Amino acid sequence: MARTTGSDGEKTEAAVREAAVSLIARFGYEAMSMRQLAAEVGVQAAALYRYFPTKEDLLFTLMREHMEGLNEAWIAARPDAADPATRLAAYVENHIAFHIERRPSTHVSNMELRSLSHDRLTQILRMRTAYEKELRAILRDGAEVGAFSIEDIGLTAMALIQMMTGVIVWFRPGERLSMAEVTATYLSMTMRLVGAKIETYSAARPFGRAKDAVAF
Amino acid sequence: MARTTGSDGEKTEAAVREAAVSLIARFGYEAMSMRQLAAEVGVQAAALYRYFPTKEDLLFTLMREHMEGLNEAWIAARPDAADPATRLAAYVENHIAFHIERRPSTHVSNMELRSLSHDRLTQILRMRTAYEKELRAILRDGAEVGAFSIEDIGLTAMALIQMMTGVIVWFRPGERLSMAEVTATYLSMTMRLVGAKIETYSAARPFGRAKDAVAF
DNA sequence: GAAGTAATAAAACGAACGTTCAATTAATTC
DNA sequence: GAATTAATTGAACGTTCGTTTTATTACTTC
Repeated sequence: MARTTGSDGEKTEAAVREAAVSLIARFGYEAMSMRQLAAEVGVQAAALYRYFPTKEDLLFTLMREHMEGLNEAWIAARPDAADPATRLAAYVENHIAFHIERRPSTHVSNMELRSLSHDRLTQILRMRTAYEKELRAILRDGAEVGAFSIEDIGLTAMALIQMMTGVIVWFRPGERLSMAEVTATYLSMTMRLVGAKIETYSAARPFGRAKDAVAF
Repeated sequence: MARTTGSDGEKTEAAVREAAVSLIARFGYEAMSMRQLAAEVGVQAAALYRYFPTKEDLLFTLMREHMEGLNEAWIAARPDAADPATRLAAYVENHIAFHIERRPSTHVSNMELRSLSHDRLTQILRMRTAYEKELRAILRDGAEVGAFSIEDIGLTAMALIQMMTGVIVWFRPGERLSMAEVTATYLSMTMRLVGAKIETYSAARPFGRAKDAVAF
């Protein structure tokens, strides 16, 4: 046997990426074998090496594209001229939406960092730092103009990101809460956490508030 | 060769546990080989099987003991008759202290769940749920008596736990912030997050407040 | 000091791993 | 329709994996 009828390099590569994200998210990078991945795609293991020279190259590609997507999504959503509270609300909304939409990919990028070589780990961490820096800038601006009340910028930024990213651990679409409700509640918690003074960000929010919501 | 001079089963087993926690936290369960673990202990791989029948048994033992320790630490620290804010403060302090003290062990318990069999995963998740239930009870009590202002008990509990556990990702003893400062800031963020009305919990706090702290 | 037990080493097992190579067929180009 | 390129298979390579077996030595008991 050899080339199969209807085979297409682009489609196969896309199928490999998709299957790899799913398998690594479920079983872990080390636990996923190239043969298992190939079987999921419907191909022999050797065929994978036409698209990715090594297993680690595959992992790195998935992670890099995830981080690029996150940064690009934020740049597209970022309201540059707005007040700190509005910018913070946009950051929270973008972060939660992106992570819920790409849960498997987020799992891969958060859990498999230790399987990267030193150089590639550095590259991914640089992209992550750039993204977090955007949040710190918002918090700093807000603290300076008195819109927020924050003890420690860096610590608050980390706490917020951990809190928001944690959504993917328990959130399942179609369960008790909708994504809009979850986002509204996280927005409310975020604003209280940073000691936001007034609800100046409300106008920018595309989501309705949960039924039992209270003012923060 | 065979039994070595000075060999002691109890000491070897303890050394195996300690080395396993360290190696799994650093490289991951799948990436750690039994030979690598044995070398770290200074023993041949076959010797490990005197203490743990399989690799997965070893992982499960580490996780179970970690979760038992977490629940026991909370039971010992829990102030039963206090008001919700004081109880919440105790929960936060215990959680952060425990996780900073046992960072490698926490990494293992949080990251390697997918390597457990279904039954054992269920056992560990049951213990985790019991621990989280304690937090939800505090939040519910506080909301009922009006000490807290919370939109969604379950969601707030998850957000708080994710936020607090995230400490182990970036905190390093001896760096910019001391553990007492970090704990004080997290306490402050927690109280604002749950909309605590007054600082009734202050008396129970063993830590000084950070220099640039502001009232929540 | 002999007998019994505890703790290990050394070697081997089959299976699975990531990866490579040569052969083969499908699609495209001229 | 011949030549070329794209896509894949099937088989194999050497290595490493978790685990088992057997033998050997250290310690304990009497």
